[in-house]
Amino acid sequence: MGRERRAVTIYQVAERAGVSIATVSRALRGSPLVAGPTRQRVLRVADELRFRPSRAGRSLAEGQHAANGIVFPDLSGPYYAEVVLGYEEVVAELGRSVLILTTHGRPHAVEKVLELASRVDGMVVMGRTVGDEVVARLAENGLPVVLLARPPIDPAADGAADVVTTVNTDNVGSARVLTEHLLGHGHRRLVFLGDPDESPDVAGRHAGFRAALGGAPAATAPEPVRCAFDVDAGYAAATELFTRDRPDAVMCANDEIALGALRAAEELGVRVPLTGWDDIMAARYAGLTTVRQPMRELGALAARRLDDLISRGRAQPRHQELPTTPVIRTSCGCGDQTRR
Amino acid sequence: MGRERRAVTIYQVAERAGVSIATVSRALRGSPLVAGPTRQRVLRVADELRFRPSRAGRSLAEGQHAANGIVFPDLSGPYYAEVVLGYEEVVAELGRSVLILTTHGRPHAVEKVLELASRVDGMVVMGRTVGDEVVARLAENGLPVVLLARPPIDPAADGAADVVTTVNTDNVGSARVLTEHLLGHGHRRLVFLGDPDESPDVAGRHAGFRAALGGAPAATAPEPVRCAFDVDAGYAAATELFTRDRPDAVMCANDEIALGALRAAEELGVRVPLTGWDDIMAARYAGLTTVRQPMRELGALAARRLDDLISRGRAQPRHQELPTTPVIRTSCGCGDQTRR
DNA sequence: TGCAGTGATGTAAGCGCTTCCACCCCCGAG
DNA sequence: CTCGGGGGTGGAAGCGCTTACATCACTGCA
Repeated sequence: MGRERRAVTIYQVAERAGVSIATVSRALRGSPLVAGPTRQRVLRVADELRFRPSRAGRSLAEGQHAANGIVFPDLSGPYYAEVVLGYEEVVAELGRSVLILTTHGRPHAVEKVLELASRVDGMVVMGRTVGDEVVARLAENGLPVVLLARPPIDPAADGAADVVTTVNTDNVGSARVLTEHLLGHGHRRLVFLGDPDESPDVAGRHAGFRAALGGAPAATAPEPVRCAFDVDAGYAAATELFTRDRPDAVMCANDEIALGALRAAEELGVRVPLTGWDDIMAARYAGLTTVRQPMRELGALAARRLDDLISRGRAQPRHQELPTTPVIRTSCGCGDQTRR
Repeated sequence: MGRERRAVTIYQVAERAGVSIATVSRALRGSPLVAGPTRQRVLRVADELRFRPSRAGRSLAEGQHAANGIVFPDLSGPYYAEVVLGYEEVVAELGRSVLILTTHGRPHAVEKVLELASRVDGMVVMGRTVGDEVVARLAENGLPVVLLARPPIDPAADGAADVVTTVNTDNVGSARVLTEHLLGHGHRRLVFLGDPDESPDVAGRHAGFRAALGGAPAATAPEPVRCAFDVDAGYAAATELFTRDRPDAVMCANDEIALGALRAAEELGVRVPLTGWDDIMAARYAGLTTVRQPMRELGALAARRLDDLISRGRAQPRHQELPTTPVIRTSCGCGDQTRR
């Protein structure tokens, strides 16, 4: 049987249709310089032969890939998944393919990002993945880059100015609002649970937290208690914290940490008001007060800005910040009436 | 300043190093046919020039992409995200890139899948995305395909036999176990909430459900109540169901549906034992009895089988089924002692 | 001293496509 | 009746790489 079936090329279509490959190419891409009957014939033959143009050939000839990349640290937890989803949707709509790269904190990330760069016309780079020097290098080579959930890179960097753009959510402002909410409950000794050095997002949240505390007279905030992003890390850090100290309230860097802290408090039999961030699905069931971010929109927006960069050479708003909305449930100390 | 920076090619490296492009190519890919000093020089120059080989050129010359694709219906909810994560990890480890394609139930999915096919050396196609005829067409062209969470295609299909493989979890068996658990509680009138026609996974779960009921004398199962996969759909369907009828217990096609049904029961003030599927994070907080699937492993396994297909021409086990584990919490009617 | 063998390098032929440019034919205007 | 012009088509030159094959300079052995 027909094993060893070689892919059909434009040459075979041309031959069978009795025209040159130039004409086939033109007919296929809808050029107006092809006579009606010729076009018909070529199209019919291409269909009969199930011809599909080679992507590599096309990319090489055109000098572009019709593909975009996205680099993120992880996909567990809904945050990144939603962002990627929003991104993919828009990019696909624009007729381009999507390449993904997860760094997992892998050490070889830089090499992989560079490799990715050679396959795409532009890419989105999220926080907690690779350093600014890598981004700068991409920009130097003229590759359009959108930074997502991370601050702009040094604009002094060579030609980076018009080739890298940022999209973020308002971490600082929301953290301030949330902190003020906590202060409004009368809490004064607040601790921040999460590592501001781990990600730009967390850094922003911590900054807003401190800013709000700065405006409150008697409020105090010890050093942040650093911990990783998962439930277990939150549980461990909170257990340690609560046995050593008893803050009035705890602001957690994200929902997973908060969920872990909630469990720690429950097991220790103490009641500590706390808040999360992201509004993951489990947050509702745990009654977690948190902050909802427009994750999907974030991804979609990044895709749009990247498209600006790729096809128009520059992006509309160079830096964009999306608003977030606090979701008040019960974990912050609000009565059960707000639950659900 | 240096705008209009053309990408540096192998020719420039060759020229600057005083050798031919063949030698540069060899040096770069570590061929043993290059003298030590020459190699050093080429490598140094390539580094100075920040040379990165053009992927399109390489792909065209080598006749392969060093990239794999994956097609899935969605990314919201942890299920697909975890699968993709496991997949990406393994594929990246194998030194290949990952292209993703979400169908969203888009009508143009077929065209997009074909387009994807022209960019990869093989791909994973999940359930609920495109029909078997599309898979068959890919197989006909000799493209390695791994079917994930969907049954094998008709093996009679031309040359598909050695080029498509499947990876699944044991839906039927687990559904039977779970159903027997429900029967063990004394429940007799059971209804299945979810649409067996919507996805092969659900079909399997429903089949196991019916099989278990078939072995129980007095048990009855009305027609399944069909509904989509999200919380709201589950809520709506369950509300309708519970006001019209009062089954002894409900088996939901996945956790989201179960979560919606749980809310419906709560709001109606009725107590209906029910179960979910997937063990998403929120399930723990809702006390949902469910089934845990090794999602990440599923993705990883698919990646391995695909690699078998691509580099060895055939996959180890042609069809593979991963075990799942029931997670008994309280929603099924078990006492609170198992809660956590 | 000569020659086969070997290692290092260069030459050039693709890979499959797009597109510039040349070409040809046919039409209408002078 | 001739000739300029334009639409339709083919020829061919790349795009940047890999690799089979040719080439060349040595080495070591007869």
